Amino acid sequence: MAQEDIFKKLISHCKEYGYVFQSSEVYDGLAAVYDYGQYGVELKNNIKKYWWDSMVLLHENVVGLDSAIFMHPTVWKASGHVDAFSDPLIDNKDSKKRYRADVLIEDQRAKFEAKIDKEIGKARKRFGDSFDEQQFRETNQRVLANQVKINELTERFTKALNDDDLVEIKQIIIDYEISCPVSGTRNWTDVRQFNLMFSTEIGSTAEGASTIYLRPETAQGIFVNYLNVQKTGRMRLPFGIAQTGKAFRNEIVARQFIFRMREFEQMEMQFFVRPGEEMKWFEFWKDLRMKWHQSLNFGAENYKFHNHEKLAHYANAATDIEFRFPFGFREVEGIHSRTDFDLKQHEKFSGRKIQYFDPELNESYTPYVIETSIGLDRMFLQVISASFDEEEIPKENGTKDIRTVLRLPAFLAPVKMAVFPLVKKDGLPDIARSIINELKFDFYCQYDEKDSIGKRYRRHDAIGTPFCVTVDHQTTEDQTVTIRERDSMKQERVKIEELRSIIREKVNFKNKLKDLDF
RNA sequence: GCGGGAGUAGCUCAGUGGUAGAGCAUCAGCUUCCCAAGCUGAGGGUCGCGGGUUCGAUCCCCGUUUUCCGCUCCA
Repeated sequence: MAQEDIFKKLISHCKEYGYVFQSSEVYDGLAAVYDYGQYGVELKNNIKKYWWDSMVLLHENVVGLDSAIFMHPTVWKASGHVDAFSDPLIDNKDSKKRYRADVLIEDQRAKFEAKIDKEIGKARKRFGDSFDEQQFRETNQRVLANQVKINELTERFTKALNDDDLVEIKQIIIDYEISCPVSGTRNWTDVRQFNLMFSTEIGSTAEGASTIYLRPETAQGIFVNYLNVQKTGRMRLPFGIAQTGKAFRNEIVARQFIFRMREFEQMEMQFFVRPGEEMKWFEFWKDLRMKWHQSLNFGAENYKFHNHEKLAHYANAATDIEFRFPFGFREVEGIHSRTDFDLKQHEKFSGRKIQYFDPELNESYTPYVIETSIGLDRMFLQVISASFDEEEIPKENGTKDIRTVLRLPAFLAPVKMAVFPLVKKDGLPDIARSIINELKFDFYCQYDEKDSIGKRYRRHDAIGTPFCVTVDHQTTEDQTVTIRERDSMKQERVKIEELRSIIREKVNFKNKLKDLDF
């Protein structure tokens, strides 16, 4: 089956079985926003817990944090998001290329300057040593004409930028006959401002209000709390701060189901290290994070590192862990060496000293930072797309049967155990209910007595329940039940009193990570 | 944002210029069954939304929105 078809089936399956719904669907939906349904929220929470426990519980030098989504506006000036996230963009309709409108205009200005330089170059050749560039610039007609154009252009452009006048910016592009470098045409769309940050107002009255942003990343909440955590937690380098939380980006093109959403959840850890040791720790986390992904047993061949050739301004090393989604290898997690850029910026903008006193070296310095940043929603998509399977089962009459099954790792599955009475009489439902009442404090259990037993198994296959327990007539005699494993469909007869320990053992993630020397 | 495909019941889809159908799913009852699709019955859709053409539009036209793919973009 084509990958595209698999993806479509997966999306349908997510909706049909209560994993993911489109946001505000009754109102036709809201683009690139999704809601997690009754099973989706369980899976998502389980993934989050798996990450949290792997980072915080298993590393004594990593602690948690939950910073607010609202932050002081200066945070985003310091981080560079305010400047870097708001470019006026324009498209050429013929070449379909997108440009920053300000860059197009700057290029045009550079062309005028190049013309002047050409004139000056020619004149210098002509006049030799006696050439006076200053005088030439002031008197030559062609140079002056171009200089006027430059001045006019600069003036208009500056004014338009200051006024946020996008219509004027487009008019400048039209007036100066700026054409697309690729198609050569001047068939432009309107200029649009794309600020990737959502903004809103804080304060009860309009006058006293000030613009604040919904955070476009969670990392800054950690950086501005670095000193608080380091001092109150008596943390010594190297140490990390982990946090999960929502982030918001007004993406121009947000697509591919929950892969790129406007509201999404990140799971991040910022690891503070001594300057000069960052590469060692970069390698350490790179390795460990890959192990974590592979602990899910989705196949090592479905993961790869993608090293960044072009680094962001704050980074001196960066790699992505990519997973093979139905639409190809895509980033799930980024491991970045962010240097001391962020802490230094906050030091600069806040005027506060944000450093670490190293008792071993007996000196203060700004720590370097290794970041591991993973998209929870992408992780969700990874888990569910790797688990989705349509298995062919040969039937006794020779035909084939399709079994739709989510092969979720047991410790991530929403429902851990379903309990069925084989028939709904002879007291079997009561026994099934009592088993659930006993175990519902330990894990999510569900009861089902509707339809044939086979149908009930299949229903739970479709939502990924790893274990189905069936109460039959033998149960009334010897207190045993059958436990049926989702993937193998094999059944085993066990004592009711053993159920808790059997399932507990199988839904514990400890065994996954112990083998990995995590 | 550009180009292309799609939008009819919870899901997958059929259908016609005269106000809608199937399979699965759901619910109730029968059946009492260890791997879906046995029997009987029921509920559920202003055919994505708005406008136009028409006596009449789910169907034709225009717009819009959502979604998938490609390009583009992506701290």
